[in-house]
Amino acid sequence: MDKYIHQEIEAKWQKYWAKEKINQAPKSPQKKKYILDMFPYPSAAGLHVGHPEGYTATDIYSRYLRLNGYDVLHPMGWDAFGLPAENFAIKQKVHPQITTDKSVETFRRQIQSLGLSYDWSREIKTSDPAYYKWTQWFFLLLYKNGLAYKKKAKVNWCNSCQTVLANEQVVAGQCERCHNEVVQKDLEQWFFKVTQYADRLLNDLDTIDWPEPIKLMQKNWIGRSEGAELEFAVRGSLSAVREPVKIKVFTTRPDTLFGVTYMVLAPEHGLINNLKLAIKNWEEVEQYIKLAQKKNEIERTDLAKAKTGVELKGIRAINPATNKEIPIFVADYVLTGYGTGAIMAVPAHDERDYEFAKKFSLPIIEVIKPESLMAASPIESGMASPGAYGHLSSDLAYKCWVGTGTMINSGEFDGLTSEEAKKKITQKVGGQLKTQYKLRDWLVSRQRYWGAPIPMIYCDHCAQKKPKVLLTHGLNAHANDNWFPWLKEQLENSGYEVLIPILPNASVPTIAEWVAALQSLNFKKEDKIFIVAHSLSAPAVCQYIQVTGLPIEKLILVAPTGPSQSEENWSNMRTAGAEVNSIEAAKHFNQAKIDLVRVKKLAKEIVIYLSDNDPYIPLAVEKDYQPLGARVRIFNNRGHSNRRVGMLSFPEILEEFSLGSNSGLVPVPEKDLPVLLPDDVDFKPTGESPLVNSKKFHNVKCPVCGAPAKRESDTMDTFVCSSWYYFRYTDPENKKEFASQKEINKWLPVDLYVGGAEHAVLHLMYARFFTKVLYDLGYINFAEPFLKLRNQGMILGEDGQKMSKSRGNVINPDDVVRDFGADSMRLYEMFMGPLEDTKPWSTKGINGVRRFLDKVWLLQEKVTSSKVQGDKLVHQTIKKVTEDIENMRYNTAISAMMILVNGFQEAKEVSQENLELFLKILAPFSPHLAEELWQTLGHQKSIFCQSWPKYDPELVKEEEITLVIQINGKMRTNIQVKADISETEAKELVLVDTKVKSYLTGKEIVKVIFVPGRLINIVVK
RNA sequence: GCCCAGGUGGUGAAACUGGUAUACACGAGGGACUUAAAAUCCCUUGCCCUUACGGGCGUGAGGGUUCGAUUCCCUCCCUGGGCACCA
Repeated sequence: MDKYIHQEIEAKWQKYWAKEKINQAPKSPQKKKYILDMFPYPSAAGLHVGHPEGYTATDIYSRYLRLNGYDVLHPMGWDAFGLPAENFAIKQKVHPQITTDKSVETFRRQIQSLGLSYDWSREIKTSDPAYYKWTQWFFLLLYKNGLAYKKKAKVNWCNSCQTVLANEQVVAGQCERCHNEVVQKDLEQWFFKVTQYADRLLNDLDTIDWPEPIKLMQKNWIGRSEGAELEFAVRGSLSAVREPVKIKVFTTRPDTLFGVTYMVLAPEHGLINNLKLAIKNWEEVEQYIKLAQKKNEIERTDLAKAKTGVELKGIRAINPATNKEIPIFVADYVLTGYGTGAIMAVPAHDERDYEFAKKFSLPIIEVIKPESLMAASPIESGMASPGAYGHLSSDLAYKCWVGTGTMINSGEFDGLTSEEAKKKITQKVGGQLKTQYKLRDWLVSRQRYWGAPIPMIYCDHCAQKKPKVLLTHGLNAHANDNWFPWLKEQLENSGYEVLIPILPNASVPTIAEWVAALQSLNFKKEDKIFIVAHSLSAPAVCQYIQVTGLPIEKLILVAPTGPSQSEENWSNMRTAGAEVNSIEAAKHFNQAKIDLVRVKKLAKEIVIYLSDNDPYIPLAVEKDYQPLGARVRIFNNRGHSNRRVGMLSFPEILEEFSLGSNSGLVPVPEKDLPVLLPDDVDFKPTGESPLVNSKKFHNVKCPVCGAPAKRESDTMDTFVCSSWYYFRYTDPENKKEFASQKEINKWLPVDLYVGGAEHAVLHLMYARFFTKVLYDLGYINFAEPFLKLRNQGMILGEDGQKMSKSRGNVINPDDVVRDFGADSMRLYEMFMGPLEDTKPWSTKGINGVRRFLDKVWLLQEKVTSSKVQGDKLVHQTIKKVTEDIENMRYNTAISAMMILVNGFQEAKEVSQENLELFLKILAPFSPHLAEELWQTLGHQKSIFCQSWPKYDPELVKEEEITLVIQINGKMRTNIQVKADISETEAKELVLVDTKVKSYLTGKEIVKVIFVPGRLINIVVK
């Protein structure tokens, strides 16, 4: 027999598996499973021993599933964009693509040397243009659906490095590289609207099988809190201000309103500047604000520092519950980014307010007393004594207390529970119940080279052209009174110029008059024109377009009149109060001759909105407008309304307009994707993205008007690339879509996802966000990407410290594979302990599992064709290993196999049958050795073409058990008995046992407790 | 400060649903083989008392519930992780 030379065996089978393509996912899966690892960032340092831990865990599971007849998709790829490669490029003047590709080669070689069963035909790399084309496509998808927007934002800026820093790169207010002070700078940045999904990202956590701590972290990150929005009137010499001034606050404790003794505005609060003339100590206030803004985030949020602030003298707020005047402060402990940037301060029941009130000697009024008197004891809870309730500003013994209880000092609400009072007090002061989230929108701009370019273009020429929107009303001009003003406001906020003409003789119009009136608006050919034509104005607008030949950007006909209107429709109008001559006029509109084919040519896009319950316009009018080839959308309650029940908003119509349209932002047309990273780039940091330096990249022609324009020079956060990669694996070569619906439906969602807990919020939240967006837009039919998630723990160095070059405790997987073999490495990492635990590496430990594999190797000498004893243990082990794999408790599965092998070793012979059963359960863990021995036993076909063994339930049962005998709960002795022994039989046996007798002499038996199959406990006195 | 996870031999760890605490492995000690070493194999190995038989104590600390607690409850200590003036 040859020696166990792992190098030869492992190379041999890796080659064989690759050649036979046994790991490729089938084209048409019947029973599918998608088993996924978090793809690695291929760093120059090469694979870390932590990587194989998760990879082996999923590999064992994948191989186990395949042996059980599942079709498994188990892919691997590279999260290749990122900062380290770029920083290296700056230092060494080597292009990041070169270093990245080199790292990928190393990673791939190292991963392949571990015998992991990946389907390499589906390998992907995020820095590949064929991949990032679709990352850019996703950006455009979000942009077109109003989920990507640009706005000014504060970023961390290092003046010495001339660049933006990620939050992680700011250490104690300093740049981690040069240790210069980091300042906040306002820059135009792109954001994704994650906040729009806050509630669903929170609620859907209940539907997925993830570790509870991870779910909790996401919950805290989203930070939902229920409360109310309340308004406080401001009083003072407000002659300079026209309208009554109010301060809006968000509070989770409206029940404490009677305890509000002052208010605080954040230094950035807009009201402060507006009230400049009314504030008597303006200089002092201004100085404070300037000081606060000079502080960086770290200083501002340093909890150790004392509270600071300045009162706004000359103005006071009115507590809406008590109608008493209270002072207003500006203080930097109130944040501008959360809630309304202003708070009502309740020093009696909020620790921060309490601290502030103490410092500024403000009154403290207690309004809630704890439910139970026990808790109110001052010693127990630090509470004031019950007798001290009331105005406590002078009571130094009072300690702030946060919690719910019974209302006091709150007028008519006294005696209610604080929970009841929340709603009632909010109602009384006219507040609104509201939900707030801590979650912020995702800032995706990076002023960096090595990332996917953001596919947007800035065109000055387009920016100067404000698109015009013409809103035309129908009969009697109702729309002008109800939903048009709302639409006008919305569109103007988005940069449109909006016109709402009043058309002549609105109650008895003629189409000729209306067309003439529209012509008098003097639109020009070069105008970018949008038209929303409601009801009766639809034919007039069509005729107007036909006659003038104006090109139209978008034509939206809302509930247009048409010849299909029936007598019933007209009589409905009459019932609603329309005059007979008005109806006659309307009928004439339907007889007008319009060349709809010409209108179709002139308008780039045409949409018809109908409602299925419109009393005047039947759905059938759609066919009256058929030549327009319009897109039709059907609603409920969106067609007509009468004077009494006005339709005041029409949110759906906003989807027809893109936001921020006057900024000159032009998305790169899809056909022009990918926007490639340029090669002619100097990486020297200048404060702008290196892409600005590339003339050929930066300067482009506007795809809309052809004028000279500039490309967006920022790239995307790498988390954008990793938010959708699990889709790409299903269809990695697709040139037309990010992945076809057919392939996505074959495999997704992911059944098991394994990776480090460091991605608990960012990656996992963003991936969920992308999936939900795709779901809403109809691309996919599931809303959660990863059904089951498990985290692998960290592997520390042998010294129990985090592995790092500087500590010199790094274990290189290449060395381990060379010295002990991939099978040993895999087995050891699984044997170390539970997958999710943090545990130190031990070279002695890997020696142990190698010894085990050596023993397994030697078993071939003991094989005999005759039946031998030991079947029982084999079947018990199959049961144990099967259950443990299902639960990913690989450490105990391996220990069970060790026990079995120890048993084999003690026996003189091992039957071929039993050895084969064992090899099958060993195979997922140590595939090379199992495969080699399987061949040695005379098999032609791979062990992975076999099926997972079933244990014999009869053989697993024990006939005899050890019955533990306890006296007063202490284990004293035990006896061997048949497994199904009854209580009476057991008692008889136990009470005659000499040892038991010795414990019973002179004692009285109080009772006997019998646990079938386990123990008997005699309680004596 | 708040929220999680965890604390079991010299070490990594095991223990089903409240039922023999320390499986499996490492390390250590002793022995066999060997001229010798390595490798391999066998025995011992939680701590304390005892030559032994046997007994006592033991799952971070203290208390509680229970016939019985590593497991459930309360208080506290320590380690790791997350959040951090979020009203």
